[in-house]
Amino acid sequence: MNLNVNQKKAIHYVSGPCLILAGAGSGKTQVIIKKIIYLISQCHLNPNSIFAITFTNKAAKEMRNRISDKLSHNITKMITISTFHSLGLRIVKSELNALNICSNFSIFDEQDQITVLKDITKKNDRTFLKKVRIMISNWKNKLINSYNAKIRAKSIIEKKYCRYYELYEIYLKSCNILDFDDLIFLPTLLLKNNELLREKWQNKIKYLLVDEYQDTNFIQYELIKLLSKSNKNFTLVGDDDQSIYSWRGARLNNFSLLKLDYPELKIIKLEHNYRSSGRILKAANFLIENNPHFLQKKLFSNLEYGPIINIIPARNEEEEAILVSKKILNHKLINSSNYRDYSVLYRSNYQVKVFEKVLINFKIPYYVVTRSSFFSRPEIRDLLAYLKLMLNSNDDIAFLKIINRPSRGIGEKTLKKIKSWSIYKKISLFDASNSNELKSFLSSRSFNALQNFIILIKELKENIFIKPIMVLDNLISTIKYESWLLKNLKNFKLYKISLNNMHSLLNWISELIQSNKNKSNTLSDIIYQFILHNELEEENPEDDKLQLMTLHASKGLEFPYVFMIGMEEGILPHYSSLNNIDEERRLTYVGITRAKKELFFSYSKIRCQYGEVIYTVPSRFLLELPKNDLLWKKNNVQKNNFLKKI
DNA sequence: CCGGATGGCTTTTTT
DNA sequence: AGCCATCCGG
Repeated sequence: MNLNVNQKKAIHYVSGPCLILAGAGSGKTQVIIKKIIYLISQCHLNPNSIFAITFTNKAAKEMRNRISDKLSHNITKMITISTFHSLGLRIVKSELNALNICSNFSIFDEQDQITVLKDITKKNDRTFLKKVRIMISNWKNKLINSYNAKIRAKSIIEKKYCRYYELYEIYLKSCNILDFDDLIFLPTLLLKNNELLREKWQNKIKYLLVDEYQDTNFIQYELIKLLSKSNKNFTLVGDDDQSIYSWRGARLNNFSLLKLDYPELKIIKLEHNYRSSGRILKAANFLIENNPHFLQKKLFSNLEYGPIINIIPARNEEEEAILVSKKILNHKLINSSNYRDYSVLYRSNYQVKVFEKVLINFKIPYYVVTRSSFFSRPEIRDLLAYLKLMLNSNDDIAFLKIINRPSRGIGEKTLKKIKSWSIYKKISLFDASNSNELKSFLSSRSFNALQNFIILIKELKENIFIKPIMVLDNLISTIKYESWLLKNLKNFKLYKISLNNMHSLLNWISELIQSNKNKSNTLSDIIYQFILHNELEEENPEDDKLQLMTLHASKGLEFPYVFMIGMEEGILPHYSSLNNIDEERRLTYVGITRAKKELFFSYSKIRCQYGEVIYTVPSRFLLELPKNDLLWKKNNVQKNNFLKKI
C-alpha cells in the first residue's frame, strides 16, 4: 500500500514531540511500524534505544511480527516492544536496590488482592471488596501512596479506606509482593524522585512510541514524560474518538495536557479511512459528531458507498440470535463468503450465551473471544500458586490457596494455629509451618501432614531452576492432582478440559524456555511472563469461524460484515454508564468502524434481566444515525415456534 | 471435612 | 436465571 501525504509526514517527523491523531482504519499500525523502521534505517538509531509501548500483549506481539517481516530477526529482537506493565516490570527488575525489593518478589493479580483485602477489612461482601480494590488502584494510578491519601482524606469514611490502603501496603511489603498497579506505580515514583536513575533511563531511550494514547491514564502519562524528558523525542498515536477505558482511569484530557506540556507539539491527523465503505463511515461520522471534541477530525473514504444498513428487530433475545444467525447463513450463501468474514459484537459478555446456544443449533462454527483468561481457570491458578510459593515462601496467599488443595487433612483449626504462630513470631505461614516449635500445638497427624507439604515444596524448589517442566509433572503426580480433579469435578468433560489446560500450561512453559534459550529462565521469569501474558488461547486464523466478542475486545480489529446486537437503551448505552454517554457513544463508534463492507444492527423488544422480563426501547444511538442510510426491518416472523419460552 | 441446600446478589468493559 | 457465600448435616 502506498503512503498518503500525512502518513509520510507522520513517519518522517522525528525532531520533537509528535502526536498522530489516527482515525479508525487510517493505517495507524502501519505508520508506527514504518516509523520504527525509518528510525533505524534512515536515522541510524540503535534498535536498542527504541521503545514502543502498546496497550495489550497481543498488539505488542503483532507489531513485533510485522516488523520482523521487514527487518532481520536479530534487529527486531533488540527493539523494546511491550506493554506499560511489562516495561514497568523490566524497570523494577533492574532497579531492585533503589526500590528496596528482594528479587524473588511475586505479583498479585486482582483475585489475590481481594483475598488480602478480605483479611484486612474483615468483611466478606464482594462488592465492597471490589470497591476497596478499585479505590486503592485509583490512588496508585494517581501516584498517591497511603500516606498522601490520608492527608487528603476529608471524611471519616475516607480515612477508613485510607487505613485499608495503608494496611494493604504494609501487607504487600511484608510478603515481598507487588500488585499489577505497582508495576507502573513504583517505577514512575522512582524515576520522579531519583534524578540519576531518571537520566539513566532517559539515555537508554532515544525514541519512545506509544500506541493507543487515548487509553493512557494519569500515571502512564507521567511515566511517558519521565522517560522522554531530556530529548522529548516521542510519537504518541491515538484517537480521542476511540477512548473506551475511562473506567480504568484513561483520561481524554491527556490530549489537552500534552499541548500544554509540549507547546512545540506537532499534531498530524490521519483522516483517510481505508477500511469502511462510504455509508458506514458516514454513519460513524454522524454519530460521533454528537460528542464534544478537543481536536477536530473528519474521516473520509474513497471506497464505494455500500449497501444500506439493516436494523433487525426481534421479540426476545433468542429470536434475535436466530434472526441474526439466519441472516448470516443467508448472506454467506449469496455472497459466497466465509464465516470468518462475520463478527457479532455486543456490550456485555453475558449477551453471548443465547447466541452460543442458537449457533450450535444452526451448526454455525464460531469462536468467542473471551475475557475469562486461561490464567483464571482454577487448575491453572492452583499450579501457579505452587510455583509462586516455591519462588517466594512469604507469599501467604499462595500458601493458603494450596495448603489443602488437594485436601491433605489440614483444616480450619490447624490453619488457625499456624496463623497465630506466624503472627506471634512475625514470620510467614510457610516458615511458621516449618518450625518445630509448632509441634506441641498440633495433633501428630496434622503436624505430619504439614511437614510433608513443606518437604514437598522444598524438594520441588531444588530442581525448578533446572527442569521446570519435570518439576511440574512431578508435582502433579506427587499430589495426585489429576485424580483429585476427577473426584471434584465429577463431570468428565470438565475434567478433560482441566487436563487439557494443564497440558497447555506445560506446553506454554516449554515454549517460553525454548524461545528464551539465551536469556535466563528463572522461576520468576516464568511466573511473571505468565501473569502478564495471561492470554493463551490463540485462535487459528485458518479456521473458518464466526467471531463473537465484546465491543471493547473488537478495538483494533476489522471484519467485512459486522453485526452489532442488543442495540437497546440499558444495554448500549448500559444502565451503569448513563452518566458517561459520550463514552458509550464512542463504544458504538468503535463497533461501527470495525465494518468494512456491511453493517447490521439488531435489538430485542423484550429482555430477561435478573430473571425478570423487561420491555426495551431501541438505543438512542440508532436514532443519531443518518435516517436515509438505515432500513428498519419489520418483524414479520409470525406464529413461529421460537417464542415457546415466553 | 465435604457436599448439598439455601438465600442474596448480580451484569460493563480488562492490562 | 445463574453464581457465590454461608450454613448445616453427615
